[in-house]
Amino acid sequence: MGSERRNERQPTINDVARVAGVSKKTVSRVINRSPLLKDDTRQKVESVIAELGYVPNPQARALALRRNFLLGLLHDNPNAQTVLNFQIGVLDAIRDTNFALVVRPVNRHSPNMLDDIRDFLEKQRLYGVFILPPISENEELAALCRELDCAYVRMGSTQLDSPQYLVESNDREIVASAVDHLVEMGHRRIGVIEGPEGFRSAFERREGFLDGIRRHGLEYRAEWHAPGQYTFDSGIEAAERILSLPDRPSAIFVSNDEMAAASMHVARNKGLLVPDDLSIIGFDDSPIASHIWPPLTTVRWPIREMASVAAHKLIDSEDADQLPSRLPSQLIRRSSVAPPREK
Amino acid sequence: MGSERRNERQPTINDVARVAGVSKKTVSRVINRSPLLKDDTRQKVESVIAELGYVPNPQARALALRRNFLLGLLHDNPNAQTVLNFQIGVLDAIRDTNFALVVRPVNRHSPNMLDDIRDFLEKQRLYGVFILPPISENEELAALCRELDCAYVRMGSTQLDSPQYLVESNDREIVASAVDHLVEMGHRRIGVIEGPEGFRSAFERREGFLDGIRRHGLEYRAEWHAPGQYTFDSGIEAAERILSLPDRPSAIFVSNDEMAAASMHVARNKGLLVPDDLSIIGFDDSPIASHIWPPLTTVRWPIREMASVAAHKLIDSEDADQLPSRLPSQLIRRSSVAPPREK
DNA sequence: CACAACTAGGAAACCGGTGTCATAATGAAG
DNA sequence: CTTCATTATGACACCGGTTTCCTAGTTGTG
Repeated sequence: MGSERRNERQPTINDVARVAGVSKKTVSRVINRSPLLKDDTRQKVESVIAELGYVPNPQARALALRRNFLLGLLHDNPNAQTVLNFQIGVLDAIRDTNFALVVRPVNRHSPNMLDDIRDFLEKQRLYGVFILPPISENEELAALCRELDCAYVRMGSTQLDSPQYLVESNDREIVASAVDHLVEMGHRRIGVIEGPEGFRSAFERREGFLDGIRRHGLEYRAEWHAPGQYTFDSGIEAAERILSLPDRPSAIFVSNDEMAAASMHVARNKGLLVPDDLSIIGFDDSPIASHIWPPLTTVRWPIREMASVAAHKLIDSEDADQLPSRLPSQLIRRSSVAPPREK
Repeated sequence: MGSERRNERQPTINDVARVAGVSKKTVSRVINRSPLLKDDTRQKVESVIAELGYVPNPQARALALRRNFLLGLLHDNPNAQTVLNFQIGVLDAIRDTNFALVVRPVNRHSPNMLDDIRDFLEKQRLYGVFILPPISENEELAALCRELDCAYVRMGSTQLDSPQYLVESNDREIVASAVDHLVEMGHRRIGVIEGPEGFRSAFERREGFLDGIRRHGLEYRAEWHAPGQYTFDSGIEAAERILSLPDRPSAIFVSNDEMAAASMHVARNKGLLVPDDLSIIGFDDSPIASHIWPPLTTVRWPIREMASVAAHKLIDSEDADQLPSRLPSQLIRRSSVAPPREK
């Protein structure tokens, strides 16, 4: 509740039509930029619109056009910064349109998730939805969108769908080039902390790591691989395992920043200096990456750009296939990588 | 785009009415739980609704009722986790309603912010908006909402508005009790890193700190106060200043977690052990608080509960004044506080 | 000048619900 | 069996736009 409801109601299209001395259809044509209007008619109507402060009622338009101007964001994302950046990216794309962004956090562990989403989509009749990882990997969800005739774009996971329904990044290549970076710095003994089984992103990152290892002919050592769950605690455990090895690696690639921060902590506890004794590369460029010491070298998804592209795919669906579907990530070089210390 | 548009259109209220052999008004009564219906009529209509899978069109309802079912979230918040938790809290409150949450990140440093918001509110005709700090302190914005006849609730800053338009926490008391906690642990020499001038939250936290100092008769030392900007870097600077003092405090209260993390880093660089040589209490319980070592004792806003209450204030505005406007924060005790080491 | 061909603009129906008010059905009282 | 009050239901206008289709006006052509 902001205030008492105003007495003077908002002007409607009829008011504009009456004042301008035209029919409401003509006003509608002005609003929708119909090319069939004479210039002086258009200008007359436009000046009346400005004078009355008329704003078209989106509900009425939505009703008449049989579609509304709402884009939905479905996510169950552990990384708040990513979600928020995504929202900002979408907003950049829709700022001067009539679209608005509706958010719907969901819980992928709930058995009702699909029913919840079905209910949401049926009620809101969204123009389209964005689906963020990890639920973007859920095929039932994509099928639900198709069934309910709701446009969708899935984010982040490779080759999940045809390009018009997908915006992804190049996880695999960028991780391989992160390995390149370590090799250029002189590292030959490189370990990895992986993401959880069953996550496409974890799979891509591991494959990228292996690509990097292979193309430099580096030694593959099973004990330098540790599984993680993308959580700080699991990172502690994984790093403990790798760094306790008598013959530990001089650098590790860690599949997300939280686990990288955990690794840094473990290293310090073991008296290892980062980056001198251990170089670390993370993934995500989450805020923690720049709030630990030394600041973490990491991979940044172009999440805002991806969001904007995804928004255009939903809105301008005719040229959806001409928009890029894959946007390159970037290696952010900070201070957690250095040449290995002579042994 | 998700799929080809389906040929069979969604059933409308007319379809339901025809199949059930009643008027559409009767169907409308069923949907709106009118008490004037005979039970068998209601059941007949309900079974037809279920059979056809009918879902009322929210745009049509919005048009007829002259209000839509969209709540807006206006924010320019540096803390992604807070914003996301707020979204989740709102969702908890609106899950079984027809409401949806529309987000609108804004930029408080942009000269166009108010115009942007005006445009947004006029276009979307929201049922109401949530305004998060720090822009909740902007009086022009509140005035704009009133002018546009848009319900609003301002979050977080004390006594900004009358209770029906406000949900806040007890920053001042909780900070004072954080000082209590330090005193109970044996600290008598306590410093503070403050938030930026002009932020109501920074003011409240400082006052709470001073309350705590005063009620225990502790020494007030100007050099143990350092200003910060709520950023990691400003925290580094402030902590450097305080911890370089020959006669430094044994504990500090830091007005947010980012600066607390920075302080921890500075302490370590100076060879100070946390918590043995220096106890630290932060504020926000942002993710970083549990991702640094030692985990940070900090203050947690009940942000999800606040969001739910705020949502109810917007939706059930008749009982808005019976809802609480102030929800208590909580001191989360982790490992960054210990008794001071004997000197 | 007569007759297309094309253009600009309007009338009325429609999108899918809800509000108002009239009326039919029901039940109680006389 | 009326009569009246009460309840349950329906007819119709309306919310504020868009679409369809039609008409009047304008221009070009032989």
